[in-house]
Amino acid sequence: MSCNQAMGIRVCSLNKSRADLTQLRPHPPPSAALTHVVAEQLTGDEAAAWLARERGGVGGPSPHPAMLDLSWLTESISAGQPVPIEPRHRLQVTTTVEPSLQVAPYACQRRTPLDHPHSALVMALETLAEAALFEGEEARGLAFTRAASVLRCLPRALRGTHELSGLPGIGAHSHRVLQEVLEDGVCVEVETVKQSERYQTMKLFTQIFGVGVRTADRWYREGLRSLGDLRSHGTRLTREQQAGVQYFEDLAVPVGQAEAESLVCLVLDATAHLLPNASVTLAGGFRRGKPCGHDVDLLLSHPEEGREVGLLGSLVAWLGEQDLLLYQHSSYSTAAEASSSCRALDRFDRCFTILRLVLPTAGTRVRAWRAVRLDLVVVPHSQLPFALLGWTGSRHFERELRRFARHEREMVLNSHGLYDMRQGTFLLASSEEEIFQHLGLDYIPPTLRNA
DNA sequence: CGGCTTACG
DNA sequence: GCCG
DNA sequence: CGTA
Repeated sequence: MSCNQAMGIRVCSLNKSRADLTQLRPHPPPSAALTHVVAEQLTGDEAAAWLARERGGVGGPSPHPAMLDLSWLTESISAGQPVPIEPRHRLQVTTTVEPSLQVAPYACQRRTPLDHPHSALVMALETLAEAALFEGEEARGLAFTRAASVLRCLPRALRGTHELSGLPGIGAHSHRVLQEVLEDGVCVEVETVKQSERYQTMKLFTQIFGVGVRTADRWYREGLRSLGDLRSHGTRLTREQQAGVQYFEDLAVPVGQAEAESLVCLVLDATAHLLPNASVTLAGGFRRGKPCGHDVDLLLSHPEEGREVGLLGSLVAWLGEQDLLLYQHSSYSTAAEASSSCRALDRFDRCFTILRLVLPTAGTRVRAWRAVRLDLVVVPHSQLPFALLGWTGSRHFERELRRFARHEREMVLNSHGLYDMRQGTFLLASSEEEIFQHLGLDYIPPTLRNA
């Protein structure tokens, strides 16, 4: 493999000197600006298969590079500059799959918008994913999640089950489910799951803030079935779960964009006094363009590295003094305690809270406020792009990014940085775009990360 | 047949 | 459950 | 164990 860059073009040449195609890995990764692929000892189909793996298929975000044989390169070298591409230079590629149905294997290689034409199919597969997780079968759950995510990125509606062949992540089981939904409108297995007491109860319990699959399962085995059971049977609850049960109805109401904005303003207002020039960035689903969400994620930082330390403690203390803090993890929750010993929170860089959101004053209401979930994350300026990438999601997009980094690039990605295991160094970035470049991925904007 | 994101509270 |  |  060799890559060279000249006059706005970028050429990548492939040969089979190593055993197999999967070993053909550029070092460093190819940039998104790859314009020409020259195959040396490969057939056109082999080169196309490599490109599909590397770049995310023909359905990837950027224009396809030209697929050429060695004659173009030798002629260009003789000429001292790239020669115009003629038909005789092009590789013979027997393309059988229509471009709009070609899908890259990793979700982070794909553009996944919020809206798509397969909501019924996606819902069916995601129900099975959820049900698998409820039974402790995380890997099966992941497989159904991957299958659903593939359908989310298809730009047009499937015309039949024959078009499923070739899509990654969709095997025999998912195929059967999709076939039933396409032909009958429903899938028996999915409907059975949805009807079951087990699924309904696990869904209810795991929706409670502070309750995961393991706790929900334990309660189910103890015979508990409803919120009333939890409230009346004297079930032992953590502080977190007490808050989750107490505010369950409020937290079940989706947070709207206007409410998210008002929380940004609230936090911005507070930080302006606590730490001038601090930044507040809306992340999570709202940054991906979702009209509503179950919580609001905010990143806090400051342009001068180090000035952000202690901000989480003072902000939480301020929220407490304003009597806006209904729950926070740290046990010091009274205003006096928080303001005096906010040192306890200084060691933390994340805080999952429940806030009293004051509602617009429209006439006489029973209450003038509503409980909402707010996640606060304090980030050193140098890590901000990594935190932004990590906290924008979706959850599945994050998993796929990190899996891609490790297995395709020998790098480790988290919300603090990107480690190159080959070089033994941390790669710097001043924007999300630069992180995608480090990973050799086409940039996917936040609104297309709804995998 | 092994692997399935990677942290923090 | 699906992939490599 | 929980959270993202």
